Amino acid sequence: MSNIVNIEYNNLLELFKEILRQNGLKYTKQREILLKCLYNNNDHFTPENLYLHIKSIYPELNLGIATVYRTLNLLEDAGIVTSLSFGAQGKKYELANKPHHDHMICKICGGITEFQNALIEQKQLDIAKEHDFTLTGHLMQLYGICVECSKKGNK
Amino acid sequence: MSNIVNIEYNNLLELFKEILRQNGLKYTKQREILLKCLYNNNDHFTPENLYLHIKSIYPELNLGIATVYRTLNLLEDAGIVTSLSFGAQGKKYELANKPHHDHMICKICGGITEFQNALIEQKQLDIAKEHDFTLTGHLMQLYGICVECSKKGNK
DNA sequence: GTGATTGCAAAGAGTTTGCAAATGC
DNA sequence: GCATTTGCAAACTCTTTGCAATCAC
Repeated sequence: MSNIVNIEYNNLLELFKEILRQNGLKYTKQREILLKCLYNNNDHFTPENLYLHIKSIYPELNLGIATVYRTLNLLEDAGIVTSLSFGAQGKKYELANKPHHDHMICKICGGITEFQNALIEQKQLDIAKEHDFTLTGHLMQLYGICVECSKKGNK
Repeated sequence: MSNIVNIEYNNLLELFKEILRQNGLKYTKQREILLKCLYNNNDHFTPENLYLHIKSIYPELNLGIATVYRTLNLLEDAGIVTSLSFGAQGKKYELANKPHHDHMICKICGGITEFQNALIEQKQLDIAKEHDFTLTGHLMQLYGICVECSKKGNK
């Protein structure tokens, strides 16, 4: 457990508290724990995943699923988390301040693999420049079938 | 109205019929009209959009929304249409056989510029291979400010 | 103390499914 | 003729909302 990690978490927490303060909102146990769980589990959560995870670790909190949805929407508006869409199967959330990466999404199990590629990033800049387009962000997702699902057989 | 367009449509229709035949499925009025509407409207449809659109043009068909969902799933499995996800807000569908392209989306005017880049496409294949991921599709969108909006001033 | 937040349950939105009647092959 | 498909309505999944009690400031 490094100090660096804790310093990063404290920065994130301060940012969150500051945003709450500026909007006349309150810092509650539920919001605190939700952010902490997102931070400690470097993963992509569905709202239900997160709800069950927190219920199992903090049963005394008596958390409601509606609070998870409300807090995730709040965090997304604040730019602290980002979401990935899965049609009617909902969304998955992750912290927004992670180093930049893109996603490979398995159509069968819904699993997400992260990747990073400097060449593609560079090429995006080139393309934007060619079109005199001022680039501010991008979204790239690859869809297919992950190793595990491929092994399980071709149905 | 060029013949080329009609030939392309007929090819698509034959492909669809062939897939139906090979799977012991039937070629119905509903399936025919749904494919035709997707083809004639070079656009991204939600299932409901498509349902309302067809109801207004072919009221005598007495189409049910369930048939739209069932047919879109069928067409997606067959690789004839592809979908984009919008969380619990559902999906949008478009024909899969359009020439491949990605999108640059202006945050100010909402304008879309299409582009294509073989190097990025190749790199995506490489990345998938590195992870033993069976690639079936991808989504890439660049966000920023287009030339026109840049010229109009920096707000 | 006052207004924001919570858990709960009910309501909404989007999609799928069971079923009897209709249809394609 | 028989299996597939259809429209309808009900069921299902994911998310949001109304409300009274609770809590942060």
